[in-house]
Amino acid sequence: MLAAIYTAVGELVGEGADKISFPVIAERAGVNPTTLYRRWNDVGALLEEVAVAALTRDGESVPDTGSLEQDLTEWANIIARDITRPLRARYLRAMVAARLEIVSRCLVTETRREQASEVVRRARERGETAPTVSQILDHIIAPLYHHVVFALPVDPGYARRLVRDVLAMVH
Amino acid sequence: MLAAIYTAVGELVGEGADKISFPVIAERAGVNPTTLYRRWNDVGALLEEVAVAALTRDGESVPDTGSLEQDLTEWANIIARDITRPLRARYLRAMVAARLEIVSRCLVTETRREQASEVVRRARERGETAPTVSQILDHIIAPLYHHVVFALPVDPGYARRLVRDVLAMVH
DNA sequence: TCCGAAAAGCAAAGATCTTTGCTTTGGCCA
DNA sequence: TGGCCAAAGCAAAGATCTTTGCTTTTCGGA
Repeated sequence: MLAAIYTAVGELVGEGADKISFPVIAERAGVNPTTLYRRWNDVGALLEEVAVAALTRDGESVPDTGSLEQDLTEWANIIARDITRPLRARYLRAMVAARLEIVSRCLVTETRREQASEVVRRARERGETAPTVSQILDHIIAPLYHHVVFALPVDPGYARRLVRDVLAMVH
Repeated sequence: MLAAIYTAVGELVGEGADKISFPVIAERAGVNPTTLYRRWNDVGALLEEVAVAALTRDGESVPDTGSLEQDLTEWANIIARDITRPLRARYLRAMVAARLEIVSRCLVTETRREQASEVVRRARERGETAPTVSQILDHIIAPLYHHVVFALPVDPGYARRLVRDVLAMVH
């Protein structure tokens, strides 16, 4: 039931469908439109719910190469490859489009924060000087997401450049 | 005619209207819905057009205080204050929501790039070591826009912190 | 097993959107 | 002035969405 709905939304977003409405989703999911109208206030709410579910699936493991620079670079590249995929990019845009007011929690950011903490923690244990978690979020994660959301091109060297900039801050 | 339409869209976006459709815009603007259907493919296209017009109105002058750090800080604060206004934030989100594929040009970014160039140019003329324009875009502008688009809180010290981080890169 | 509440389906009515052909208006230039 | 053309208006038909009351199903707990 719920799974069918999520799948339907995922397919529609993936196809870049121009009109994603409750009736359309319901038909694809094989459920009654009324069900959707009753459970979600509007399509945006459902969209965000599915987007968050898709974007926070933590199948990603944080690299552990023994070097902070390499960990960050690989991690940033994994993220870049992930969120530049058309489906993910559309999810991100659909998600922010549904934002109406300042949010107190952002699951995506929280996930990244935990991952960054892990990288930093390991680096410090090795005795490396590392940037703060906030610096990583502001200067690696934020620019990456910014580029994706604004549909600006993200070339392969971009993530590496961001990492080098951040490391330059603490040297 | 066009002005009335733009104004209507601006008002609706400003009010956070939940449903912004051609008929609704037309009524507010005092024009016939058919006119809108004929001129724009969909509401998103019109929305983006108005958003870009609103977001690139260059009424902003770039600070010239004689110090790079101060120029950057004031400039970043001006931007932060500007784009965190609810209307502007909604415009930004509406704009990115309308993005369907990688764009070759982004007026907002181009405007910021020019402003950053101006600040950097003046700093270098004074003999100060300055970050690159790209560094400023990636590490000051991008995080600010990222926060606004994702509806994350932007506190007053945030812009200042970003500036300090960027300056730390080149010292 | 039976009951009851919550969730899902159904159907119909009403609202809203979207398209279309045709008419009207408003400049622009010969 | 008159005619032309693009743009805007109008109205009607059809599609799509949204709401609502009611029925049916589902799924525990008694």
